[in-house]
Amino acid sequence: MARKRTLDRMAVVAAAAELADRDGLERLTLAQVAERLNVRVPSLYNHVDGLAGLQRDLALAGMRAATDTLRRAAVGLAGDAALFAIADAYRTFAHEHYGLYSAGLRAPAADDAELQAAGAELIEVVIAVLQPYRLDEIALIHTIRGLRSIVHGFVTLEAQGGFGLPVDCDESFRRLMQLFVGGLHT
Amino acid sequence: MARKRTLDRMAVVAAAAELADRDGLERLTLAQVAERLNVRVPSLYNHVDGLAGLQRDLALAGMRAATDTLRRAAVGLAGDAALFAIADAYRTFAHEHYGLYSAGLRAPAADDAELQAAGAELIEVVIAVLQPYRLDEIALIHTIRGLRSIVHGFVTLEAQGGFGLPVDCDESFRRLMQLFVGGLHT
DNA sequence: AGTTATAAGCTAATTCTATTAGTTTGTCAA
DNA sequence: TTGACAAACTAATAGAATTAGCTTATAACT
Repeated sequence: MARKRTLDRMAVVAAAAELADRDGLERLTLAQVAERLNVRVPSLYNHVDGLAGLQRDLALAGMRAATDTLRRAAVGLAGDAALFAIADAYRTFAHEHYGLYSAGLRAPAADDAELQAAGAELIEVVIAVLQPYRLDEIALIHTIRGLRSIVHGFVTLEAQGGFGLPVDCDESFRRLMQLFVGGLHT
Repeated sequence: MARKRTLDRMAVVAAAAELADRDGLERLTLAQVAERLNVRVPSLYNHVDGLAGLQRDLALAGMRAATDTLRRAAVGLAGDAALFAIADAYRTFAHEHYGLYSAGLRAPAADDAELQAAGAELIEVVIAVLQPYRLDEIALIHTIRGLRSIVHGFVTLEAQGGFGLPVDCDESFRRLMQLFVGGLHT
């Protein structure tokens, strides 16, 4: 058996991300990751702190990828257009990387500064997009909570097959966002 | 070793529901359920079809309990008041029975008529409450999707500690629902 | 270049989980 | 009272995570 050094943390996380996106985060096992990397399960522990640690690393990767996606989507746009753009980008990201997306949802541990910072950075993007609406500090928080609820709720229900009827989901999402943005102007 | 007959399906599901509410659905194990019922794990199989079957039964129980809660909340109310009432009731239910609530989320299997019927019944309540708004068939579907997204998104983010800042969550929810209902009138 | 310390990957063993097979025995109905 | 059924059991299997400890490739330092 060859014992060449082939792994590093990034390779492990990348393999796990693929599997989680394909089969769902809850189905992710170290055994699968190891098999995909042609390695024995205990070898993973040299790069990742067990299954829980791997999930945390996935969460970080997910947060950062989502943040990057949102930033790119908002570039060059402002106001309602920017808001619609980041909402669409978020939804698309969740569809294409549902495993990473799911990993990013669990609240970070209180002592996990890195993960908390990544979360804060994502919120920063939203705050920037909401700038033109000139909300006071409290209203801003309520608004962000509302926006997150809408987008997260829609995306997860959609991904779990909650919208069974043959009616266009894109249209549903557009109307919901329209409603939200409309309310923002009053 | 006493071998009295003590179990039935309801007892197993009830014990599982308590554990899932307390520790989270993903932490639920047959071992825990068996221990709580003073029984060996394989005995559970006489009443429940393994872990997957138990989760399905939990989903059914969760759906029915949620439906019941919403019906009670809407009784005697109409229009906006009824809409706010069922939204609040749904949120409260999710807080108090997060395990059951989580179980009810996964889309039912295509051949599981009982579970699908329970889901349809829940939707029926929402449809009834939306009656006064006189939406056409398509608009009704978009509206239900929006409402579910809002409430589900808010509730899950809240339950997972996604709203860290010290700002009143009740107020956030009220504003969001206000925005939704406002949009419904235009 | 040769040597050595480190760490990567391995095997082996433990524990916890779900699941199935097959046995025993309490319970209910004839 | 008895006999069939079903409930609860024991035992065994399989797959997952994790830890301990061994071997050896690799890279750093003479």
